[in-house]
Amino acid sequence: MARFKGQAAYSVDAKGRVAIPAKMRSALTPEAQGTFTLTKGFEKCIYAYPQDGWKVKEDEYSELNVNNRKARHLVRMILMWAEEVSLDGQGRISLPRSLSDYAGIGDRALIIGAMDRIEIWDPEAFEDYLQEQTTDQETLAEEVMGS
Amino acid sequence: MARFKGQAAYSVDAKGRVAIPAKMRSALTPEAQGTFTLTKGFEKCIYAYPQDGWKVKEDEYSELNVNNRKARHLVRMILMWAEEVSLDGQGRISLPRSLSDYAGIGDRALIIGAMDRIEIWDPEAFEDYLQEQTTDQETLAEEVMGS
DNA sequence: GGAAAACTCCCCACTTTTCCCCACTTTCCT
DNA sequence: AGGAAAGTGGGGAAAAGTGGGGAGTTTTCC
Repeated sequence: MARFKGQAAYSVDAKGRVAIPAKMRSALTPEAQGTFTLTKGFEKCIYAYPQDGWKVKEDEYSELNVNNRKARHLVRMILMWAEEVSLDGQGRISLPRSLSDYAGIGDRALIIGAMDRIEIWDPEAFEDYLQEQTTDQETLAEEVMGS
Repeated sequence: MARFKGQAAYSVDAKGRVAIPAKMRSALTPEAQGTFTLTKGFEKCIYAYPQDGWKVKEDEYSELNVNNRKARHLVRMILMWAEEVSLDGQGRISLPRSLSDYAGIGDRALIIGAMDRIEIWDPEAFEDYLQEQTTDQETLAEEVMGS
């Protein structure tokens, strides 16, 4: 499965298209077939899962019981924002309006590699996000990983 | 089996027809033969199962114990609203009056992909539904899917 | 029983959106 | 410095969405 890292800012053209950095494109496995599933991020950004990685998530959701009210709601909330997009001949994807609105993306986008997914941020929204984070990296690492 | 995702609003014409999004149409397996079974949703919406998926549901219901009063009632309630519809040449289905009345659908419909089924909502009814949901997505995910 | 109304299922026609392709500019690498 | 790869922009064909006409069937109601 692909692992993404790095970050770069790209322009979003009038048609809502953004280039995916060449480095990340080459990290894609053939199984992903140049296709991503975009969803709302937990933060104010768009998550882009390569097709093969998304498949795994989807399998988890498909096993939830439809007869459970909360499970139905969860599946609805997640899947309704999910949208499949493919790379065009120039290595770009086009961002659905609903998602770019949610993430507040205008004519620039910050693309961040985050392990099994790529995150697409509005540059200012990402700045704001950073400001909100008070804990320094060292402390964070200890809290999360130091047992 | 087809897996549906995404969401889009479509108009319902004077004849009660709605387009099924092209993305969802292409997710249909050949076995579904462009046919859906519509039923009352558990929420105030219409559920549309592709023919092959509906078959599975039907099998589940048929295995319920006929000697159980509640089971008999459940099956009755579900089947009495079930209606089979097919895509026309333009990729639309027509909504039976009884079901669109139940869902409160007027001249616009919100189509949501929810795994093995498609949901058809009145846009305002869906807004209301969202208002009623209090739990945020992260909490919900934890409750439903475990740690 | 028969006419009128309603509904279904074909069409066809028009508008809008999407996506595919080509071309130009910029950056990177040797 | 020069060539290749990466990034950016736009035009045009094809597909998707929308609306309506009209034949054939069913339902309704007098």
